[in-house]
Amino acid sequence: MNKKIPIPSIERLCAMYQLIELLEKNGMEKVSSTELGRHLGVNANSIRKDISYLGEIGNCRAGYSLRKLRGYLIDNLEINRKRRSCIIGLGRLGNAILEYDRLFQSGFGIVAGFDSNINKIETIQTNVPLYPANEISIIVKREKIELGMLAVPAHAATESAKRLVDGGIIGIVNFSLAVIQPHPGVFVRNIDLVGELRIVSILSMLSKENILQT
Amino acid sequence: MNKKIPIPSIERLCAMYQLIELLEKNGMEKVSSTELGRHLGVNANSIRKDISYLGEIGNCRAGYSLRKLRGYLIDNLEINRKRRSCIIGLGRLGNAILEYDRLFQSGFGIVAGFDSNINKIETIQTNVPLYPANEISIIVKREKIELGMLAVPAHAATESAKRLVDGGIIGIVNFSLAVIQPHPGVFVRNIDLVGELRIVSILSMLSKENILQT
DNA sequence: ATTTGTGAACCAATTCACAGCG
DNA sequence: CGCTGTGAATTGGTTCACAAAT
Repeated sequence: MNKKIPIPSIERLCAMYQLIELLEKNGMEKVSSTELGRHLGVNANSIRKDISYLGEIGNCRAGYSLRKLRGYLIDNLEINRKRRSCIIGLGRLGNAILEYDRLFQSGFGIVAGFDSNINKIETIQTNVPLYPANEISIIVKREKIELGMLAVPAHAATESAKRLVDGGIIGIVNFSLAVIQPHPGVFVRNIDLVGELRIVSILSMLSKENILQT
Repeated sequence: MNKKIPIPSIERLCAMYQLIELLEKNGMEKVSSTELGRHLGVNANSIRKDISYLGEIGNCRAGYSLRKLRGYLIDNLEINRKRRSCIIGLGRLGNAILEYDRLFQSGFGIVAGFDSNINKIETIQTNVPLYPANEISIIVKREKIELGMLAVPAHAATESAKRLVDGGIIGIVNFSLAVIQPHPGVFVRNIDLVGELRIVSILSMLSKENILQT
């Protein structure tokens, strides 16, 4: 790895990894930067630049070998590294995530679920062990859980995040409205459906008025 | 509105709107750029720049009036504009979204659900009318639906997106793995939980090796 | 005395354009 | 030739720093 990688490149490389798996499943062996770009909605220059952060791979005549490309992503980014995850909040969203099998297939299997409502812990049918929310720190530590998904109401998010951090988590995907205060060594990604709908809606409005950057 | 607004600014302004509602609910009336920045994990300069795209608002002594600030967001971005939405795919995630009441509170109420499995349409208990997937275009047009949420398996996503576009949708939030091909006037935002976990995981790894940009 | 609003300066990321290689 | 890899140029976004306002 020659240079520091910008975060947008990492995001694109993750999307590319997904795509590579799909193309390989379809029996393809080679792919050009142009093709990758078309699939990902990114221009070919960016694709090549992103890949170049991983070192030289391509065959100048025939494009990239999918197998090699995937190999580079694995070697450089440990992109398929398994990490144990947990879910905090077992409402509708939390339950949907709990049963989301792609997590296991991708190596991010959920090994614990938490909720402050003891009732839920006792009634939900699942193979994943469930615990009360006040045990988050202990269990995260004991079970060597590295990633947490937060699907709790906003008012509970800060406290839950704190417990995850105390337990030594390295990353949080936050579905709640609350903003998780930054903590060194803990990376947070926020997902907010309503926010996304607002953004799309505003982009549409602005594009019509032609006051949109880009 | 004086200038073109960068997309990252729009994203931050949406988060800010969320925060403003919360602060007002807590009885606050004024807020400074520093405070907003601290809550949102953004530096105060960015906050002021973002707000400045909406025109001059602040009182130099006392910061921003929350009421006025919200007003400007509404006037300039129509950030609280109501838009009818629909959900495609009524699996676990689709069902969780179907019952997500914040959508209604935020003005993005779901007015139709779709699934290719007729069984689901007949058995799911909900107030929202459900239709078979092949009626997407017709219903979107008839019900004047502007936003679509895609929660279908990857192999069905392209076809579903096409139907939404045919129906005249203006925005799609895509939870599936498939990449929705861009279409003029249709804005797409992708949400991929596994992708987010991968990103967090890679960021953590790279930060330790110090080969991360920023 | 603070806190905004904003041009200017800086930094990051994307795009260009072309050399190099099979 | 076609396609990659990459410095250079460009664009875009963030941060700085200070004038203006009260």
